[in-house]
Amino acid sequence: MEIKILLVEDEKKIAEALRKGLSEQHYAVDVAYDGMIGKKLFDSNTYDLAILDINLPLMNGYELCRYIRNHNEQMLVVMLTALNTTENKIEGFDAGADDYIVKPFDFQELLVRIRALLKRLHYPVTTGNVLKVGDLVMNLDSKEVTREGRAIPLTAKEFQLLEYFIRNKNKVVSRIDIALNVWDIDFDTKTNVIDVYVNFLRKKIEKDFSSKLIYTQVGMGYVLKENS
Amino acid sequence: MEIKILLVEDEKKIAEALRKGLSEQHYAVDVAYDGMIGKKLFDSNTYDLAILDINLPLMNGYELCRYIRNHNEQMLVVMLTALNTTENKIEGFDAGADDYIVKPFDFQELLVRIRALLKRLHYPVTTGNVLKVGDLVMNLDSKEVTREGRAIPLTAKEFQLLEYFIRNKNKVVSRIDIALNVWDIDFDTKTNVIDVYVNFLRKKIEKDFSSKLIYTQVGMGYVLKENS
DNA sequence: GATGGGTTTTAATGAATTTTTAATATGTTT
DNA sequence: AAACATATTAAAAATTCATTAAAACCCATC
Repeated sequence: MEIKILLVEDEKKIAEALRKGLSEQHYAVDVAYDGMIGKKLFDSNTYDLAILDINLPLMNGYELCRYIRNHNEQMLVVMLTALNTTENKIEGFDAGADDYIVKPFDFQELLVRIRALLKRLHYPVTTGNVLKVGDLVMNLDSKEVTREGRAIPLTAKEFQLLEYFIRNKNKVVSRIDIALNVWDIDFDTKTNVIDVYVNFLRKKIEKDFSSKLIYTQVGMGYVLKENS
Repeated sequence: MEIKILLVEDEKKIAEALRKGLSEQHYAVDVAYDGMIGKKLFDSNTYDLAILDINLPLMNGYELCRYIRNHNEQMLVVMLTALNTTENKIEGFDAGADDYIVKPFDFQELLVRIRALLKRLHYPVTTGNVLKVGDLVMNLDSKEVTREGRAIPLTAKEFQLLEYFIRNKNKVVSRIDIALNVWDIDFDTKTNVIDVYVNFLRKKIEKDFSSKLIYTQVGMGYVLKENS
């Protein structure tokens, strides 16, 4: 996947040096020499990241940054400027910038900062504690479960049971284990809740998917595992 | 819960100043004075972000950063150091850091850089003393709440409850969590104040607006989030 | 110290959802 | 095939939730 960068810088020498350096890193770079052209390019293309000088003709970097941010929350913005006061930096971040680099800077530093930002952009935004088994993802904070990226709504008990299975993946858990840990009851042979709930879970997390997850070990219990 | 920060800094004066400043911004801060304690705290807690000095006793900041990154790719890491060469910065980013700030630095700059990073993880954005979730804006100083720019008057308890929801955006909070953190009571099953107040809030912040904010997870609690 | 307006809490209702039971069907082991 | 274990289904029971109204509380003002 090609990463597209919009570079807006009016000092042609710097612009050209950056364009060359970034191209060598296999980024696809479009260059604008003033803010209005930068805005036009932004309007008519899809970029992953923008590098903006602040002192630009026609439309300054702060304004352009704000414009970009208002139209695209995802896109990364790096401010690149000689203005080195805390006020300037705060104004830059307030305008929605993701990083602020002061000239003169080392090109290598720009590169690693860009990489650090892109890394975050490509990580899916799963805040918090997640448990994973293959393509099954359980978010313990939002209580959301997905498989192959598709959301699977679970009730409280279903969620608890699946969590117990995941935490004991590849281990056969008996009905007594499950009763004790998920239902907080001494196993009472008269009930078959556990069987029923395993059935509920299977319908939700296996039925419309290609592979099995919960296997029955007759006489022993159940085990959740990835393959065969 | 709130946003949790792990601060590892051996110069006690700096550490204390940072801890104080960050706490005032409603971040929950744990402080370690050497790398090994930092590692132990990381192992036994869940943090959203780490601020690491590089020259640390027992285990330096690069090593700790690498350790954190190997065990948690989500967590944000900010390096904070007097080492101001490009080589140092590159080493920091290579170790998995998300930002690298050179001492002496302005505390305000650290704050805006932290905010810029948290924004990417879809945490509620705090600009100064303002919390934002989508078009909902809560000013902690003036105690004013607006949605789509329209003012929404809230009572003290309603405000506290909404603040708790916003600080726990995308996280399902149980009634026990809410009781403990907003009402300061051990949850007493006989009361349904929380349900009533959720109802109050919904009437004020959702009724006349296009999208829902507070969702019920039956048997688990409530969650405030932007979409579906 | 009483009064009154707003805030907070309790209590009660019905509706919605989840959990459990129970009965029947299917499968497994000896 | 018999005996036992598990799967499936539907309906009953239990729980949880939304909503409303009224009671209790708080606090500023008279």
